[in-house]
Amino acid sequence: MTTDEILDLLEERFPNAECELYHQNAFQLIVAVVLSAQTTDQSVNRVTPALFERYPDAGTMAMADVKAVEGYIKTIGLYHNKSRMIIGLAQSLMEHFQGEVPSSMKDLTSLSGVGRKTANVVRSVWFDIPALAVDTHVERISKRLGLAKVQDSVETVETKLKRKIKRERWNRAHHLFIFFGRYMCTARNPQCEGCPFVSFCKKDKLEAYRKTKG
DNA sequence: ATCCCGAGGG
DNA sequence: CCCTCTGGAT
Repeated sequence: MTTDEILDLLEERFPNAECELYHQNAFQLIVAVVLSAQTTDQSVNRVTPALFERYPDAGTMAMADVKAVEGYIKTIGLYHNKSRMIIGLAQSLMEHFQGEVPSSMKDLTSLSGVGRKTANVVRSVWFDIPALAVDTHVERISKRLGLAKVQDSVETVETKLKRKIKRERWNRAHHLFIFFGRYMCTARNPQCEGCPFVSFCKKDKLEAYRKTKG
């Protein structure tokens, strides 16, 4: 099956696949993505409305107290690091970018708490720049579908996906893989009945590899 | 017990 | 490469 055929099938099943993180501007999006590390979007969306009401932009967040921010995000895990990260993020936005979220990969990854994955999400979702953010879902789906090898690093997965998927489909592919991974091809109990990819799925191979600790 | 749209540091 | 940070859902 070609990658275009895979994407067409996913498009049929998940026509509404899109960013599910609550946000009303670029600053709120980048903060929400930073907060989403090792946490479900649902958990993030439970805390961000109150957080963004108190700190709606980089200017207010830059002056926030670490403990006060922790109080808003306590329930999403990694809260101490995340609190310091998003305040530092707001401070460097004020210091180097006039409070605006930049769009280049180099500028984005220079920000506190913003790695390659977060930068790719912001470029794709907010700036509509072709990007392929490889998170836990995209990595798992890519390996189960055989688009990457089980031992590949996330960087290698990104490189292979960009080579196999045409550029104009990168942004859709990202969200289609995430929705497929979140609602059907889940990590623990995937719904394999009715899945159009079972005939070539590498799920068992991936699990066997993970048990040998990769 | 394992996973969730990771990043930073060693 | 490795480890740590962390609570909630399943």
